[in-house]
Formats: sequence, C-alpha cells, structure tokens
Amino acid sequence: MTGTNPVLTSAGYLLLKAGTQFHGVIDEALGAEDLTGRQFLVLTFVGGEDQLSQLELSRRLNLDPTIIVGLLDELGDRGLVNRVRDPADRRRHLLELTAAGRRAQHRAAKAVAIAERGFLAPLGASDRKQLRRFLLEVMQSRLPWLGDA
Amino acid sequence: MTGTNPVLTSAGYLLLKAGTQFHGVIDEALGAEDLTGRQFLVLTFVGGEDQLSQLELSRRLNLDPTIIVGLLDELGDRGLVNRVRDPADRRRHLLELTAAGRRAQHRAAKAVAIAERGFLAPLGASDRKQLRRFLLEVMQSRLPWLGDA
DNA sequence: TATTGTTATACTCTATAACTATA
DNA sequence: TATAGTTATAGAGTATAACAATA
Repeated sequence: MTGTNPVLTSAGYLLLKAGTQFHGVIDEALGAEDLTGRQFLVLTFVGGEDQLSQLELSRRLNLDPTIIVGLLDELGDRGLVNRVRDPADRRRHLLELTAAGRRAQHRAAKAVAIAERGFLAPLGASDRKQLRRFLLEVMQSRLPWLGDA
Repeated sequence: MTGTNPVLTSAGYLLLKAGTQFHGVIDEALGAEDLTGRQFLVLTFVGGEDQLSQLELSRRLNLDPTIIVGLLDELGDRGLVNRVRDPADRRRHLLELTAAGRRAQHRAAKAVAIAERGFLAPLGASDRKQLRRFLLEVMQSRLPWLGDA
C-alpha cells in the first residue's frame, strides 16, 4: 500500500495501537481469573515491595483516589486484599494481599506472561528483549517507582 | 528498587503505560491546533490514499459507526472534512479533506512528530528506528491496511 | 488547618436500539 | 430483506464536591 500516510507507520501511532490492542488481549487473558487488567495491577502493586496506602496506589495506577475505593471494596469482598489502618497515622489504610490474593496474582501473572508472549510472537526472543529494553529506557523517567530496574 | 515485581518491568506493562502516556502527550501537543488525537487520526485517514466511507473509517479507527457521526459533524462544521454521497451507492458517504483540512492535518502531523521525538528522546536515533521496526513487525498483522509498508 | 478515605452527584463517553434512505 | 448512516436513549465510567476521621 504505497500511499499510507507516514503518521500511520510512525513509532508513536504504532505505540498507541499496540497499547490499546494489548490492553484488550490482557483483559481477555485475565477473564479466566475473573480479573480485569486494572484489578490485576492492583494486586500486583499491593503485593509489591513497599506497603502502599490507597493514595500511593492511586498515584501508581494514575487513577483518582475515589476509584480506588470501589476497586478495593470488590477485591476485599472477594477476599484478595485487606485494608489495615496504619498505626502511625490512623487516617491511612495500608494495603496487603491475602494468601488467596497472592495466589490469584501469581496465576494471573502467568496468564499475562503467556498473553504477552503471544502478542509479541512476531518478534524473536532477542528482539523481544531489546524491545523491552527500549521501552524501559523510555519509561524509566516517567514511572519513578521503577527505580533503575 | 530491588523488589519491583517483574510484571512492572515487562514489555507488556511498559507497552501499556507508554501507550497511555503517549496518548496524553499527543493530545497536549495537538491542543495548539485545537484537535484531539482522535480528530487528528480522522483527518489522517480521510486524507489517505483510499477514499473511505464512514463505515470503513469506523473500522480503521476501531470506533462504533455512531461515534463517527459526531466526529464528522464537528470536523465538517469547522470546514475540515466533507461528506460526499457515493454516486455508485447512494447510501454511502465518501469522505474527503477540504483544503483547510489538509493544511490542518499537515500542521498537526508536524506537532505530533515533534511530540514523538520528545517522548522517545531517551533513545538515540538508531534505537528509535529499531523500536519502530519492532512495533511495525508486531502490529502489521493487526492493522491490515498497513500492507507491508 | 490540612490530609486520607469515603460518599453522593453530575458529567462524559460509549453501547444499544430504532429509524430513514437506499440497495 | 439487508446495509449505510443517523438519532435517541440508557448505561458505564469518571471527575467534582462535600463530608467524617484523623493529624
């Protein structure tokens, strides 16, 4: 197709489309665990190193704090996440995974990894690694909690 | 940060975040042209090689046909796009850019290219090119109208 | 007086269904 | 009878503002 506008083969446009399409792929892959991509990220962040408050979680997910409430309500009802009052500052809720939450996160992470493999299948293993390095390079300054992973 | 979950440094997660963040960057860059990213893509597709109907446009943008209506109404009111009845099938509207529409698309494309440069600034020129090749490889089968650009 | 989390409300966006005109 | 485009409506998702409890 000779006349395709350069915009439509630019890295930026392809990045946008890859992002949205991969989002769909993820949500589908997580359907078996009855999780959305967003819920999976909540589990992942809550299960991470630093014990997060709701406000800190909202910043990492780039979501309004009011949205976090409903997310945690549901994951709490399903017995995957607990809210614990911070004894040092009783306004804050510290978040932690239950044992079931940890198991669900692990299963979901496997499903996501497989989906990612499938999505990137047109690339060979070393190209996939290099793509990851490029993206890490680009995003490092924009995702401060990555540190220098 | 030693304990960062591998999910958060995976190609897939970084792809998602890069996509959403770049979306924000684009919308901001296009603010000067008073266009959203979506409107810019409409102009770009309509200005492209094949003369599209609204239905075909909705497929390329992956948007419901009912959403296209409002988009074209506004871009039409602003004198950037025209709807022309297809003489061969009078149910269809063929879309075309006005002269002003073509100028707006060109200006916007420049702004977007600059924004993309900024977004990918952590990468050198040859890494940017390679990133684009990787993304093209991955997305080629998912964006059929790219052909083998 | 400021901050964390919560609730209620309003707004935006999208999906669904029904309609017109063409085929 | 099916399709392209349109309109109206309802639903989902989000942002805004106000509130209770802590600091």
